[in-house]
Amino acid sequence: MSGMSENAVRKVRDQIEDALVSGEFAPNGRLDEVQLATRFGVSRTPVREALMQLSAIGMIELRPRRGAIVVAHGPAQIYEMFEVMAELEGLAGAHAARRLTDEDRNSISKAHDRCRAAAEAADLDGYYYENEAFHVAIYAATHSGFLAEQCGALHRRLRPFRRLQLRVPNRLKASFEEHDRVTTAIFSGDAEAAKARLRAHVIVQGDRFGDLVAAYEQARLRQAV
Amino acid sequence: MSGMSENAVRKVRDQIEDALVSGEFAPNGRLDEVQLATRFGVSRTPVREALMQLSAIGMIELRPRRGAIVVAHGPAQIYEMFEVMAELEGLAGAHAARRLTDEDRNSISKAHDRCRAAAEAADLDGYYYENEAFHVAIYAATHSGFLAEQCGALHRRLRPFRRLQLRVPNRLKASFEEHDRVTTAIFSGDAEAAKARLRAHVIVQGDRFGDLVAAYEQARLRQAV
DNA sequence: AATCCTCATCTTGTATACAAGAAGTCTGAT
DNA sequence: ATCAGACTTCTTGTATACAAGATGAGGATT
Repeated sequence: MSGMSENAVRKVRDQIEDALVSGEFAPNGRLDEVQLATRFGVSRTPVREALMQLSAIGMIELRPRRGAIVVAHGPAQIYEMFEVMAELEGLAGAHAARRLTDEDRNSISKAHDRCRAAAEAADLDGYYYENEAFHVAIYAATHSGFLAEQCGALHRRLRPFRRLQLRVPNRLKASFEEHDRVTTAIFSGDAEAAKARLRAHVIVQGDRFGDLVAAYEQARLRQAV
Repeated sequence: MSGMSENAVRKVRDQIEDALVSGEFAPNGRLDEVQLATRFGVSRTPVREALMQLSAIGMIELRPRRGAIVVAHGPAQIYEMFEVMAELEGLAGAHAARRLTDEDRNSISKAHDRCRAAAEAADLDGYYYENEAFHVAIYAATHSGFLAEQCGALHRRLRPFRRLQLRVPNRLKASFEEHDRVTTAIFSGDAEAAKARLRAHVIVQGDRFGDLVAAYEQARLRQAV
């Protein structure tokens, strides 16, 4: 059965990614090609392609002749990732504030409203999703295709950890309030303020860092069973 | 002939990359898999893997069922890329200034000296190479594996354009003088200065932008023949 | 004559076969 | 009994075979 529907490799990649995010594939664990192939009902070829894509994203490590292993991110690595993300998001915010069009304002505003609804309903999964849309709307407002692309890639890479962050008590409400300040800054055209607000929103500092590490460890322990 | 030496795909990838950088494969041109396979004396499999890696880096576009085409970067796209690079390099410089160890200082200093030698000898290719080493030394000095990785990836992606930049008259000497200011700032532990110097060094603004666009167009025209 | 449909060919996407390196195991020697 | 070396097996890396979508040409119809 060849050329089944359109892209088997994408499907395999997404499924592996989900398994990684959900923690089914534990850090430092080996990923066997034939095992994955039989599991997803495809041959080794698309599996290998998917693994290479995941390796390019940095979710797994591909050692030559040694196979693929799930990379283990310690607290320091997680902090580093959010630090870089904060820098890029800050740049995106500054650009968005300067280059905002009516459409941009509209889409950001809509996404912000949906975040508000999810936050008030204490809908964790809903907020997780709408939060992504909010940030993507800001990326689009930069009118820099490359910056938007880079931000999107990093955003995606940090997805599993962001999901953890939201589990911290009261983080959801605090996140929305930060969104509000970000939106205000961007809409007022204040590039410097937008940059600062977004950096502060994204970076994981002080208490938030400890909270995230704790949530991460807890998730790992839960998985270890 | 299978499993020849160690990694055929890497060799193929580098060769395709070289052909892209040198302009042999013109923008918007199609890359035929079997053609590349016969040219490099391998099968289609490693060629496909190499193409996917290049697609992940952004050097080519892989349209489903339509093959690979060389992406065409306009002046605006090039500017956007250097803008993002400048932001990340600035962050790297700030970290390097704060976290510099004796080894870091040594490796940066050594790389800087080699840049000086190449600049004084007006050795374009030599400077091109040593310049990379200089920047990589700074990435290492950040002691942030993720930031270093991101900077390295972007640096690599911008390689072809940086090569063009150096062709601009006097750019080599100016570049070295900027390196000198960057080095001073980092060695003095002044994070803010290091960030500013590196941003200024990397970003392509004003005259330099025009120069780069001109060099780029010239290279494209030369290739069109 | 122009346009649309069909068919042939070309190219990509997937599967399978094959070869070589790596890791673990078993045996023999000290 | 322990350690070292060779062998076996397992897994990755590469090649080739096969299938399906896409493109282009040619013919038929309006």
